[in-house]
Amino acid sequence: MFRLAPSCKDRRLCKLLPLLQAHRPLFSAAANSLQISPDCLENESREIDFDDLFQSCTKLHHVKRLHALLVVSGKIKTVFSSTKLVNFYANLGDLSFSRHTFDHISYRNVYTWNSMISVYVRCGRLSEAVDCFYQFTLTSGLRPDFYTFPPVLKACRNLVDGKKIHCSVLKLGFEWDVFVAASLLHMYCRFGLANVARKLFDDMPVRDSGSWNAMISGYCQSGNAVEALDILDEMRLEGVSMDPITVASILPVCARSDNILSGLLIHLYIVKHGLEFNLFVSNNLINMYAKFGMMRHALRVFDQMMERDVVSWNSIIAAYEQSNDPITAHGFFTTMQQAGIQPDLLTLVSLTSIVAQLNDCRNSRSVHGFIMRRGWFMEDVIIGNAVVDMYAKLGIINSACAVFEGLPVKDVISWNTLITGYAQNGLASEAIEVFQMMEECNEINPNQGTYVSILPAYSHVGALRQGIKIHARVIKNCLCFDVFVATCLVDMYGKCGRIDDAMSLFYQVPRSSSVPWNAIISCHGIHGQGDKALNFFRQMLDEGVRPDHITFVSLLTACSHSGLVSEGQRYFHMMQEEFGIKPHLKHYGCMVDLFGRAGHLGMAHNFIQNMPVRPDASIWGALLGACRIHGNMELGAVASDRLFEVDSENVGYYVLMSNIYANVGKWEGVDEVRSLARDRGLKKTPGWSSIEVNNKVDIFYTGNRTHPKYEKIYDELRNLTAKMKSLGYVPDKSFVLQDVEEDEKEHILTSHSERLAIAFGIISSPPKSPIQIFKNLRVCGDCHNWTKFISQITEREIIVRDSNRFHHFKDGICSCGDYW
DNA sequence: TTAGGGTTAG
Repeated sequence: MFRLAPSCKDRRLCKLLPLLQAHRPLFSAAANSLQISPDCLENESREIDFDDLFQSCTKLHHVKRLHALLVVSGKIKTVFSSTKLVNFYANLGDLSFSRHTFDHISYRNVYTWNSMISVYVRCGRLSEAVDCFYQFTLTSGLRPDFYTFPPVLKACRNLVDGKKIHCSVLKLGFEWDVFVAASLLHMYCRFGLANVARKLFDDMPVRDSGSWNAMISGYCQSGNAVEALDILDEMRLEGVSMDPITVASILPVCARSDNILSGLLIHLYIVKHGLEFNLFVSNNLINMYAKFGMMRHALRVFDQMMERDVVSWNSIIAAYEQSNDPITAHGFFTTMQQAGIQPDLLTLVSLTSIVAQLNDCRNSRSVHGFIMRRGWFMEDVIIGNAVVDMYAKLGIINSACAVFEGLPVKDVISWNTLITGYAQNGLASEAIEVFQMMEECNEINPNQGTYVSILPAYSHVGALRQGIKIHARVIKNCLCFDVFVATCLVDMYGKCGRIDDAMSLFYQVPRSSSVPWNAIISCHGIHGQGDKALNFFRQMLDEGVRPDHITFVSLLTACSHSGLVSEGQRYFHMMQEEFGIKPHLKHYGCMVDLFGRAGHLGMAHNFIQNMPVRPDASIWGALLGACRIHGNMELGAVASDRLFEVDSENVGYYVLMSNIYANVGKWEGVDEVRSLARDRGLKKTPGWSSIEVNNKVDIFYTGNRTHPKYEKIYDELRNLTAKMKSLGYVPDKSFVLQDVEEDEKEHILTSHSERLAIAFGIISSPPKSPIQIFKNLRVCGDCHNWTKFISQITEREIIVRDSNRFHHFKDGICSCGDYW
């Protein structure tokens, strides 16, 4: 039931009373709910203004009631009133009732058809609009007029339709109507035929500002920023001044092409000509300043607006969300609601990202529910993708996958988002599986984003051959010079041990941003080539590239892996003092690792205690790792106590601490930690190593005896061990962390998974060819030493990548100088 | 009575 508070509405509705009286039996319920008092009945005049009546209805069910009354009273017979209803229903959001009304109009004229077409366009149902146009021309026997073409040209989604409709325009002689011509220009620009549009434009006998605007926005929408700015200059040279629509078309071009100067000049023009009070203009200014990162300017425009719509709010929310200020963004969202503005689909797209940035798992469910209740998943794939991304970023990967599976339409971005989600949650094999599914479904063409999402997954598992295949596809698709794809390739070659390939690719890509530099620095860092990493950093500064926070993570990691303690400290200060970068937890973690690895455990602990932010698990984990390397049981216990509180589910920390105890023979400590892990339902991650031979990846678990060639592998191992003992190899049994007899200890060392993989590589590949293996955990000290001997005996280069770094063995030496 | 050219996004 609804109330009609304003008296003018009462008066208008009272005009309906004769009808209500006539059909009281049928419409008494309606009359009651209209709350019309009996007094009104007496004073009713007979004139009824349908237009005013419908205008007074702000709710769909008001219109439906009036419609029913009019039908029954026989007043709705004219085409005019019926067509009006087609528009009213659409404006009130009931497209299906609009179509239903249209279908029941027995006699339709051009106005009826035009209305139905433009209704479809207004509701974004573009293919239906074009279909309706064809139905109109083929079945109605009527001729379209010049009102018909602008909406249908706007609705064309391919050039074939566009050209057909252009033929109709020519046949009927409407090509120089300024409205029709503007639509044609825009259509041709959108489909990349700017030359056709330009020819039409030059031939036009009369042009208005709309014609220029159509060319400018057409260029913008096809991504031709330079042409758009050129034609703007031409327009101004001809003395045509910019109107609000010109400005609203050109500001996004400045934003996208990062043309700050033009943007500022246009803002001056806007102020000078009093255009800043136009809603579209202000909204565009907010968006442009946000893209330039000029948040104070964006905020000033927003604050000075006389009226704001949902786009204004979305723009300011997205501006803060994208400048990584989710708290302010969320504040604007709250204020928007207080101002009574209903959020739309795009507000929720920003909100998903805000929730992810705030790491707010609880609210992620509410946001998801809100979107579901409005049925927005059916409306646009973008919102589904945003929700998948939100869950993936929160680490709730199962929910991300469930939402992905339920999406009514999946585009390439949906797939990319899920692949990235798995890869960033450390689930590289799942990411690869999703990529394979995408390839098998044969409906989606991978794009730049796909390569950027799958390459890190290949890097993670060391799948060099798969990575090379992607490289070939990247070349075929001309994406070699895309800085993000190229950087992923540099990273992939680096992480798969092909540092030379990484280098040669690095020199081919554009290097004006920090992104490729970060990759090449990190690549040398994990290979223990700290000096080279530092050289790249200096070269980067010489070339005028500004480092960012990731550069310093790569640089500090490089220092820590190469024992460059004082250099690391210097860069940590340089980052803050010269580049004004506030250290993140990641940087603090690198510093703890830097001190810890070098054996300065006290300094590392002291550093943690003086940190201005609360240390998380990664910080204590770095300290515990260092305690394991240097056998410091006391400090290890301090670190592990903290870890078992803050990240009690991570089994790796229990294993590290029990290893520290085992290493000094403190077996009761080992038992204590193990039972703690067992009580919490945690299981030790089994160690495994993989090797790619003849395009096939073989995986070996420690002590594995199920491989078809296991007998030959163990024969080879015995053979090799005998040879290396004669060269001076003595097994270091302190790396056996079980409390077993001495004889058993040597056997345990021999069956470590990396040795099985290396032995398999030796018997399966030509003599002296290089071997590369990947291990999921860290390589132990005895295996490290053992592999040095193997590289000498077999004259092979052996590359071992473990969960921490690379070990390059050649001629009995490791390139890391045994510092790891 | 119906029409062009304009903004936000994963």
